[in-house]
Amino acid sequence: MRSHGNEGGLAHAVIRRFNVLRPLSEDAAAALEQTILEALFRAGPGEDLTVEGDPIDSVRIVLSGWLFRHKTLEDGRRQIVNFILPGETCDAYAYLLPAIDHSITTATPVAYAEIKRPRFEKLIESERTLAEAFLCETALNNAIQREWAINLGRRAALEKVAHLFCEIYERLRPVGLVDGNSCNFPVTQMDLADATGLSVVHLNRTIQELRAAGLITLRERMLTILDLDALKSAALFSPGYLQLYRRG
Amino acid sequence: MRSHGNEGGLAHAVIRRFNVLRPLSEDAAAALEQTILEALFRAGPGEDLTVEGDPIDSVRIVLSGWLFRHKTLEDGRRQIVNFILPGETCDAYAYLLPAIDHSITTATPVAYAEIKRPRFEKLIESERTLAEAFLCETALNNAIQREWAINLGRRAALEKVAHLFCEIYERLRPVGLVDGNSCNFPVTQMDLADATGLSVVHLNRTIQELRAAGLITLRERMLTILDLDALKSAALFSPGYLQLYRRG
DNA sequence: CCGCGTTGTTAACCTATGGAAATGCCGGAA
DNA sequence: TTCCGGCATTTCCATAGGTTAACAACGCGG
Repeated sequence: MRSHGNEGGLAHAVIRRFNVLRPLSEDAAAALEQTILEALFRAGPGEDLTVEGDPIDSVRIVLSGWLFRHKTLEDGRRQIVNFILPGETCDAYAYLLPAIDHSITTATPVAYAEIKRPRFEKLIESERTLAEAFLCETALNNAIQREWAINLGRRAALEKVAHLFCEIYERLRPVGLVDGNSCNFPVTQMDLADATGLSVVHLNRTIQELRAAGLITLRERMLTILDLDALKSAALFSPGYLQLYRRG
Repeated sequence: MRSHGNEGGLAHAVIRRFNVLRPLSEDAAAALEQTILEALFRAGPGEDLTVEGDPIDSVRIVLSGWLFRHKTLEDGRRQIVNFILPGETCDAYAYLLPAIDHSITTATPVAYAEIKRPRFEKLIESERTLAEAFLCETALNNAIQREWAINLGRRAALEKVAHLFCEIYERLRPVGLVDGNSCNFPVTQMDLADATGLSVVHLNRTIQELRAAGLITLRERMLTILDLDALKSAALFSPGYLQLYRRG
């Protein structure tokens, strides 16, 4: 994998992730990297990149930082429906629909590429494996969203939180953002509550419980998993849906 | 819209649905219909069309009948993560991932087209608007799945059930399966409970409540919405995410 | 005709989770 | 240094929804 120094480092997560999902040809990787570097943007924490109802005319790829997708009911109840982690793509092909159904907000400072639709379409037309990679990304997103449905609908509070921790950990791992048994976890308990469908108070109780059980440590925006097997088992976590391992 | 008699009737829902989502050229519609008619299958109620973990090598399009997507935890808790209604597509592009993350089971007798991957790829390569239509379908699926997340995570029981009724009703409407203020609703209360994340008992209580409020009638697998506005308002339902109305 | 399995309904009881509010902690602005 | 706002934590109480169990209605096979 060639390096372009600092800039090359930026596209690192994306390339690495795609290579797990759908191996890229040398040319495809180069074209992708080139396109990304031409379209760099940054945002601070707490910025809305898209708002429910917006029309979409570009594809965003996250190079570093965390974002979340969320929806809000008229009376203010909010659900975080997914996180977007480094290397992941917001909305490939979302420009085909008239308007987006949810908002996307940064949780941390974020670096991202914003590729305008014509540029994006040119890119995937010239490199078929890239088109397939983005399709994989979309299909995978769908699968993750379904797992969230069972998480929200059928798991108990402790299982929900444990499951979220497992999932994030396993999604960060392939892009090299797990260090030993720790990873960044830059979300407030309020966000965590909205992601698991719990109240803040009960979320806090649940985290205490996970701590008391010796499963995790969570402080200063850093998650440490003390016993991954036990955590997975407490979460009824099975990683198949993440499709992290290549066929064959 | 041309008719091919009975067989043309079979593809009717699909064409009609795509025309709302992403208008098809005359040629595209004809090619799609032709492909569908070459690959007809039928299944009885309660059959598993795909099972979690299966590799996928074809695309299925539902011509008539209901199916549902579901996932099950090790201990048997089940979540229905979505329904698949006439005119909708299972798994466009799912063949790009090594294995499917959920099961698909028929709720009623079903007629469907099962298009093998090479045939499907040939089809979408020859007709760009078809490729886009299937992409729309996938993106829309994603949006619906997100709405289910907020439904499961943040709505109260009555709101959940009301919301599900509204959604199904609005999804059936564009394919002509709504008759006045009624539609088929061929699912047991157990299924409904698994779709809303409730227990059967509480789901039953909730339905009684909706009946008592004069909002719906539900018997003999038939749903009648007595006051659509009131139901939508009770559900905090806003239909934007369904993208039922064309741009411009 | 009977018996059985599936589905819907109701009741009684219980617990996981929600809601409101107070407290503490910490870091940043002035 | 002090004040303030965001976040985490805890306590106390309320309740929506889960669990178990029993029963009725219905369809179906024998």
